[in-house]
Amino acid sequence: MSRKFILVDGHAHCYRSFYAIRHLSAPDGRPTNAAFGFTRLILNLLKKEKPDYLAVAFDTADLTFRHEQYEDYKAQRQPMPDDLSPQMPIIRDILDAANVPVLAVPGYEADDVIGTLAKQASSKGIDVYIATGDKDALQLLDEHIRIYDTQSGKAYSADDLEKDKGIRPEQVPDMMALSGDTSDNVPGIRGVGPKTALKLIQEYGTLDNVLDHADEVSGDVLSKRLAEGADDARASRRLVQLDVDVPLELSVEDCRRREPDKAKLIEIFRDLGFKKFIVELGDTEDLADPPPVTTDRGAVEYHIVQTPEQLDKLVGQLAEQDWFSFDLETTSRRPMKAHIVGLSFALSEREAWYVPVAGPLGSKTLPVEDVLDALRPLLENERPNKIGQNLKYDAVVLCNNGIRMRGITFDTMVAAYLLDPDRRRYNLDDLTLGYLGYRKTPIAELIGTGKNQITMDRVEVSKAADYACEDADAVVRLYHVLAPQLDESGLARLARDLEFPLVEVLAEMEYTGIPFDASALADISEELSAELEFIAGHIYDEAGETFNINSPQQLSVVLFDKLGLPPKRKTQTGYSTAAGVLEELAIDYPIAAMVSRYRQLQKLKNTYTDVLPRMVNKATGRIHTSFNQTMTATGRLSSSEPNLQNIPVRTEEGRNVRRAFVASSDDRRLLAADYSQIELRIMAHLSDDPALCDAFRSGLDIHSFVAAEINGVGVDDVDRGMRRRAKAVNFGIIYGLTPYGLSRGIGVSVETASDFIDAYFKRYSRVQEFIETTIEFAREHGFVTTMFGRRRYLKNISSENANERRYAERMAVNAVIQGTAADMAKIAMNRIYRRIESENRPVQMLLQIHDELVFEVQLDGMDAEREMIRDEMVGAGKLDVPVKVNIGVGPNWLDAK
DNA sequence: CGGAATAACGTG
DNA sequence: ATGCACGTTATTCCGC
Repeated sequence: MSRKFILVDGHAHCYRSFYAIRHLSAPDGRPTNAAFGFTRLILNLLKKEKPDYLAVAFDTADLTFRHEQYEDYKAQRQPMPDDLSPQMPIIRDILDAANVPVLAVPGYEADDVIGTLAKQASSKGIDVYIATGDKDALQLLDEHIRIYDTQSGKAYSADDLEKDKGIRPEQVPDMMALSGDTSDNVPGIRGVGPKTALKLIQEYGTLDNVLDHADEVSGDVLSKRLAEGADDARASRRLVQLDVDVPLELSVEDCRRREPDKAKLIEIFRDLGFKKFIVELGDTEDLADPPPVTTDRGAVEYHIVQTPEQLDKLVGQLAEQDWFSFDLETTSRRPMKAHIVGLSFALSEREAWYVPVAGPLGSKTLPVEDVLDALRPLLENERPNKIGQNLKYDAVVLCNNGIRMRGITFDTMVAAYLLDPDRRRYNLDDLTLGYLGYRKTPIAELIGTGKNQITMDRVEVSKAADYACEDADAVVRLYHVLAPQLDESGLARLARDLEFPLVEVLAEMEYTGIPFDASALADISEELSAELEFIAGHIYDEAGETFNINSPQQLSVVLFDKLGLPPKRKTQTGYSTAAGVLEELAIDYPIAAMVSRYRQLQKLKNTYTDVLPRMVNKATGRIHTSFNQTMTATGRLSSSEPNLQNIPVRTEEGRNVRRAFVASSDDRRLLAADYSQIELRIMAHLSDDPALCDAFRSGLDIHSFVAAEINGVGVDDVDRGMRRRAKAVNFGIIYGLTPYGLSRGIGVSVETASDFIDAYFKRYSRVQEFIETTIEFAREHGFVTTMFGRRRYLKNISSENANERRYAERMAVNAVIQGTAADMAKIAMNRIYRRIESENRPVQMLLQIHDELVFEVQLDGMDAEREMIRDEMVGAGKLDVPVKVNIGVGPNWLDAK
């Protein structure tokens, strides 16, 4: 049985953790992200790899023998970040408590120490795994020593090096001496990079041999450089050569694994707030105290309404109110399938009523028809106003029961979303806990969980009543807390005029659904199956085996390990097989193109042609998606079950799926209306950039226009490439692009991309000012707002961590533009909905896809509807540039575009 | 067996 | 490290 020794480069991993993990702090405020990441690394290594030996090596602050040789060695190194240095002693303490030996030898670097210990262990037949980010360590590889990648858990051996690069470990310093190492400021030979260096070493074997034969190498320029740089290279060789003879105070045996001092570790972890690790150590009782919440809801008065007299009395009382809170208990969380079990109401805190209409056999309940008829006027009239939690759900259920709810004036879910749209959960239990500090009865207590779960109609009426009343009560209490907060945050108007009215609109759209002709997809599905089988066969032939093409893991093994294709990018678990990678590989390897094609078809079939027909509601013959109003950080809607906001359109084959979305009869049509370049127009408006505004006012194609201006040519002289690049810049600005990102997007060098961005900002300087002003605002206030007052908080906008901070800056700019566009689309929906309603127009709004609205319209009188829709969309926001709306009409969604 | 994490990919 | 915002799919892994 072989023994395993893991050697960790401490500094490399501290830095990696520091930059990879967002800012974390201990209860006392000390930064802890690097300590957290490093601890996780060590715990993972112990748990997953179970090494027999473990040690961590650190650099020391002293200068090393390399600095004596070369004064510029690591000269460009920045001092350790302010938030990182105080974490280093913490990490030492943790390692100490974990009984992991730490090595640091003055005058030597961590890699020298690691090399020395690795070679000692290797000579004793111990398998050594070195966890480091440094390329230098490749020279240490031998039959027992491997480089360990902590991300993937993979070990890299001397054989792998031979296979990858065609060189042996001892040639690594020679190669690096030629190419230099920018990160350590090792000069190498000017003009010789990693590729050339590798080629030379492959051909001549050693550095000395390369330099001796400098005159023979192909290319006069290279020859000359080698001759002139020979001394530099020899000096560099000494810098990159690791010293494996470092005098150490610890022997290999001293690194043998010992049990950690759990008590000490727990104490440190508790100080740092690392609860997760305390749990991992198996001492769960040491967890932090439960949060200071109560299950005490105070003295409440909850009534059950079970007789016609009681119902009459309740209805009379409700009718006198300005508002009441309202909640349905049902049999399903899907409103189109739900049956009503009971209704609850509250007028004030602590008092509520429950009207059961279904329950276990023998329950005393009023007939649902009678109850709904009695309540109908209250629910269908604007007054009294209705407040509730996720009233869209209740409204859809009521639609299914022939009641169209009006007068929704406050929704606690939507209110909480507006106050902090970055949260993901806005369910009543969490809101009650968060805003009221009070823990409601969990629904599981009534209906259970998992396969023992029952529906609400099987819960004893008295229990259901208590639960339902508590819900209605909680809504009132939340309303009293949330409404003032909306006022204080300047969100009240957005809530009242835009979001709350939208609840009814979305409910109506979900209830209406969209007619779907499944037969239009049946043939496509069959064809896809056949072609998939055909392509899979070819892929298996090429691979020499069958495997699961859908598994990126298996695919990666076949492509990169077995067939030896050159990997381009890495993921956390292996080599990336993403579309971009396959596209690059497809030029030289047909199998990559086949996999791409396979993926494309598989996606089409699995996500659309096979699934959508199953989503058709049996009762209505239509697809009823959910439009979620509280899911996105920017204010957009999202769509799910199924998502109708990502139906294919960019490829010919995919587009055909849209043929299945149809009008319900021959005398009706689908009408698709979409805002043209709305985000760019909003950016022009908000920045008030004269050139960009003029561009839109000219009515010309915006991308061509921008291409002409930044290239200094006439619009007629813009070629396809120029337009394509301008388009990428236009979109990139909205996303907060970087030169690197743009260069990847349009396939030019980083320098060229940078030039494009400079040219853009030079021509449209107010756009740059707008971006800067937006970021400054965010830094000052901690949030940004859209034109209509919607907020997004950016907690990292002043982060010390540059990665986090820049990401927050991009989000800030994008949130203003994307959010304003979302506001406009929602305003348009409200306006159109009210006109359809008040003017009884023969139109139904069916879908919203961010900047596009889809309607079903009566063929007769189509032009009037078209005009109305256009007017209301254009009038949704007053911009200093024209707002353009494109409208198409057809028997199905494809033809309507 | 079910939930969580990942990688991939469809849309604006 | 590296252009914004989403939801769904299949796979894989972990814990029950």
